[in-house]
Amino acid sequence: MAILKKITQKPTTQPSSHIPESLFQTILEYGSITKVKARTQLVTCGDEITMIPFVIEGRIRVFKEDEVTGREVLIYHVLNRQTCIMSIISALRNLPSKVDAITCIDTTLVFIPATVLNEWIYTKSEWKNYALDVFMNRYNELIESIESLTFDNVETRIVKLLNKMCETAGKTKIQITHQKIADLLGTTRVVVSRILKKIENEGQIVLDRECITVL
Amino acid sequence: MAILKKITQKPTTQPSSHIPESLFQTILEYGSITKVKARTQLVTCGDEITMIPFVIEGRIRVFKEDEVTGREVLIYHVLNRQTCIMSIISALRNLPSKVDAITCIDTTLVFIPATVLNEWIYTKSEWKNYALDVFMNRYNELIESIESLTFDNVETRIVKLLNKMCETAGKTKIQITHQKIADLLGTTRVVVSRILKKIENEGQIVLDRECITVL
DNA sequence: GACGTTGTGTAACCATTGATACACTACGTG
DNA sequence: CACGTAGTGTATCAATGGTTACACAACGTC
Repeated sequence: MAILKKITQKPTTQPSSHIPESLFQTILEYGSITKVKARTQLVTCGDEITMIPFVIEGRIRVFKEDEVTGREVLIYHVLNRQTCIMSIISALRNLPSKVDAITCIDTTLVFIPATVLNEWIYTKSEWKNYALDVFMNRYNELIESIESLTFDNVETRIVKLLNKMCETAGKTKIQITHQKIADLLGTTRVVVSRILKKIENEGQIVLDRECITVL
Repeated sequence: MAILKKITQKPTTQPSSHIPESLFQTILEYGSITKVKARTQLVTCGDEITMIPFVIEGRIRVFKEDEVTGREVLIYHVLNRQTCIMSIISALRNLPSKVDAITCIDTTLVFIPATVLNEWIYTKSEWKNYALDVFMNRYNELIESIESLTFDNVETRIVKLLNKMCETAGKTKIQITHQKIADLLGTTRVVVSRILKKIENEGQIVLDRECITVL
């Protein structure tokens, strides 16, 4: 796999944990399967959370939006067989959501009422272990985000993002717009375009409409 | 309580959870009390974690350091009757520490072997609940940090910090150096001095050696 | 093909932040 | 008091990043 030269260090976080098979079966038995179109807003900051989503197939982007500038920053993605930890926290604590959530692509998911999941987590040992597991993974992810936000400039963060996307996708050609990259990193489209062009001029990537190829 | 005018919004995070009395007693019975001087490095990035600290009285600063520039950024403080979530994660996962930890002041604490705590968490319901509770609080804290790092400029972050410190201390006179503020926020001393002076000129604070008074 | 929409390139400008350098003050210790 | 150290003030310069504005290309739709 091609890795942009600039970044030698490999990310240390393992991929966020999938739900164990037995628990997954419970979910399928209990909840009904829902199909949601791409770009559906599932949660808006301030919402009460009454249902916890489990993704069967698809992708949810959980992010923070700045009211003033409209800029966004990614908190995490919920991928196949994962759940959204912020929903669980909001539900268990009875707090309104602090984040927004939106489907990136067409997504199939199962909703479990928060009250039910709450009971599972506090009475069933394997659910509690699963919750702990998810928390630990997500916490580690956030620590890395904090580190990168504090010490890395935008160029470094873009390069890290591209490398990560290549790794996740298993290929070096990524389909994404500059605006989406800006939304993941908390910056603006112009800044992203400028930096991508610079990296292209250095011969490390090739740019095309909605497409970045890492060399 | 005086609040610097610039920031109208109140922080939304509740203080991180203290350990329940019954669990605290277990700790006191099990572990031996250790006294540690101020500015003792308890954990260095890369360390294996074999003992989990519980603070009886004092304060531990958990932070990330950038190897290149030497700049630091606060992850969280461990206060009275709290424990260090990163230690627990590292221990449960068998991963080396990603962070540094140092005592801010003379601190009394109890160390519990990670293996023991691990067993408690995975076999005893109230320990598991406590762990979940701690995770949720700390996770919410980190989300706020991410938001602030992404959208706030350094001045805003300094003001928020000052307000928070006033609130915690219950007074408007804070004893701290500019370098320490820089270390909490991930920036440098010169930047902090410059911005503090600006806020002083605006008549919102008064500066003195190792002392900031919020008006 | 005309049109609107989306995505990109780029210039110009400015505010913020970081780096370096140096002066000066307060403080503790011998 | 002489000295070293820690804390602060400040100037200067460079790099980075955010804003605005505008041009143009690719794409879909009528």
